[in-house]
Amino acid sequence: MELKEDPIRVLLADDQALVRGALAALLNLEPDICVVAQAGDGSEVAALAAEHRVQVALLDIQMPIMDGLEAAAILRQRMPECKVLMVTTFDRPGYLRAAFDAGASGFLVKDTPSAALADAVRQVHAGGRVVDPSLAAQSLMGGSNPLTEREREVLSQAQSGAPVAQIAAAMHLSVGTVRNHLSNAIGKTGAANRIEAAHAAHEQGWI
Amino acid sequence: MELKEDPIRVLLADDQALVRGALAALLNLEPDICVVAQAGDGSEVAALAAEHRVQVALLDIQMPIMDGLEAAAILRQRMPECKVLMVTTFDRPGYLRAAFDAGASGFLVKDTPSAALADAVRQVHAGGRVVDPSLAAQSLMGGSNPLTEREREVLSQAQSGAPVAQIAAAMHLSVGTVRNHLSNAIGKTGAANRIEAAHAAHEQGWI
DNA sequence: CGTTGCCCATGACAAGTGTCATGGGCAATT
DNA sequence: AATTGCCCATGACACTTGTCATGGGCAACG
Repeated sequence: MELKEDPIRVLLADDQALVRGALAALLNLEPDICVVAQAGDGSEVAALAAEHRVQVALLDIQMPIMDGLEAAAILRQRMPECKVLMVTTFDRPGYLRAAFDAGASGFLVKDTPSAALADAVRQVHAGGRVVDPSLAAQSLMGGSNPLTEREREVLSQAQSGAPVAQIAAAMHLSVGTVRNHLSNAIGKTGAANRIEAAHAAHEQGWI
Repeated sequence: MELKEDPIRVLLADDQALVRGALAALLNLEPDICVVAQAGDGSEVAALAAEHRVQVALLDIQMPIMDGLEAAAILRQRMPECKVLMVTTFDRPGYLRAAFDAGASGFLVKDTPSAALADAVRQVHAGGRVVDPSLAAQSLMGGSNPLTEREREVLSQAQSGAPVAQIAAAMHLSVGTVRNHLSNAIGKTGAANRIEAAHAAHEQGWI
């Protein structure tokens, strides 16, 4: 079925060492796939990928210092021949668009069956695209991010409970302006509060 | 090194199918460990454990319908000889106490090296206790949950952005009482807002 | 060039929020 | 029997928050 070729050279990036190691074990069971490098943060992937001549990079989105989206963008810029397969815990519609904007070839959520992972790697390596079907539909429905940049900034500050005065100081704005941005964001998300709005934006992957 | 015994019979419970499968692959690499059952939710574990005569149950805390803590309590009640090893993404100090209160014999966070997992299973099976050392120290320092039950209820409602009036209606209380509980919780957590308080409580595993 | 959209800002008003003092009911502890 | 701690409640006060009307500056698009 397969030509007798060298195994696909894969890099794994996930901040949780346990699942990173487990995914490596899972993929190494496949004879045509070989995990040649692992990273615990996005800032390491570009260098590791170059060093080990990686063909497919499997990146988690949530990582502490540099997230998977940023890492993907840098990686694609330096090694356009290296494919990226994004893996994430949360099925936020906004993430899908962001992933492909960053140059990813595939997108999986972590509750897809484990048997599908190896196939996804093969498809991506062969030049194909892999998208979680349920998420794809959801993403097309939802439309794209309606929030302006300022509204996003203000919301993400409000998320952690900062009062308006503090946000205004941090952004070098007047308190009135901050409240206007917040009010706009609340309206666009259909929420009643800043905090409901922040949650809604977070769930959509807008923030 | 090991006596020639039957392999340890392990059950895996995690809501994310991908990491569940990956952990299974990792553990099945060990000759003396055998994953005999998997569950995607806590409500399934007790029945599965009984059916497959499981010796060690590896439970994630975060699961949709019934969480790992509840599942552990039920499991320990019905099969006292079955050990529980808790695995979680977040290192909230409060979780550790809750896990042992539920009858767990071990507690691991998901960013421990994957090589340590098999050893933890063996130790727990042998009747020992396994605790993430960094978390243990953190837990002893933090002390235990200072929030009363009502304060926790009120906080968890406030977390999602509900206004006081709505919380009061949901709990059949007067708005003044809700604000008192909130004010107390804010004081105890050293926060400035209800939302900061909710975050703090959440990070401590108090909520 | 005019329009449109986003940014920034101000001021004012209604509603929601955090704090405090005060007090009654109840269960567990001393 | 008295104390302590949690629950519940009320009312009042200062402060924060959400909304609205209004207006200027600026860049992009027709």
